[in-house]
Amino acid sequence: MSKRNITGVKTGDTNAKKTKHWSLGLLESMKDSNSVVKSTDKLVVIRDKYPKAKIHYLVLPQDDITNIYKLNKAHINLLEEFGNIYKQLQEEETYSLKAGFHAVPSMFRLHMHIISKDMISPCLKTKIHWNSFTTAFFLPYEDVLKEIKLNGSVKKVSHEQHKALMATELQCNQCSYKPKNMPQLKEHLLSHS
DNA sequence: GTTCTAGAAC
DNA sequence: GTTCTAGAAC
Repeated sequence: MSKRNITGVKTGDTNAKKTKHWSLGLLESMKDSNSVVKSTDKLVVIRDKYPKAKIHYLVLPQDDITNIYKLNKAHINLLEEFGNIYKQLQEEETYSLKAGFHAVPSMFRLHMHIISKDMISPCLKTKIHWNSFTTAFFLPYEDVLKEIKLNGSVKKVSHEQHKALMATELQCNQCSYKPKNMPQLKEHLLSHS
């Protein structure tokens, strides 16, 4: 029996092959000049490899911060720089953007999504994709900053809450339309553009 | 996070 | 019969 640890190194395997685990993919993208949009001494902006809207960037710190649950009051300056980049990108862009974090991120290194509200993309495929940007699973940048300033940390979402949010029935983010399935939602989104 | 695909839903 | 979703991935 062979298991795979988080570093992507197969263990219990006689000729263990070194392969990068998918959850570390953002660290690779940060070093890839084709992905990087801009960078400063504190942060890097990359294009999301599988964009879920016409515009979809990720903002990551240069420092090795695992996720939002590692944030504290010492990171307020960093978060404010995240906000400045968000403002800057919005000024450069005609599409309306929103910025925020996933309550339960799948990949390592803290990352803030900056995504346009159209949600039109071939990479948007599942209910989970939809609900991670359109329910309370998406923690708006402003809310996270406020929470850090007030409490010094982000409150964790319970497993039950997480499950409930992902199971939320499909609901258009721009009107009251409730599609029966993903293809119907994707078709409907085109009518808003 | 994605890909693949079995079986549910239609 | 086709479309769509959801769970495994060694």
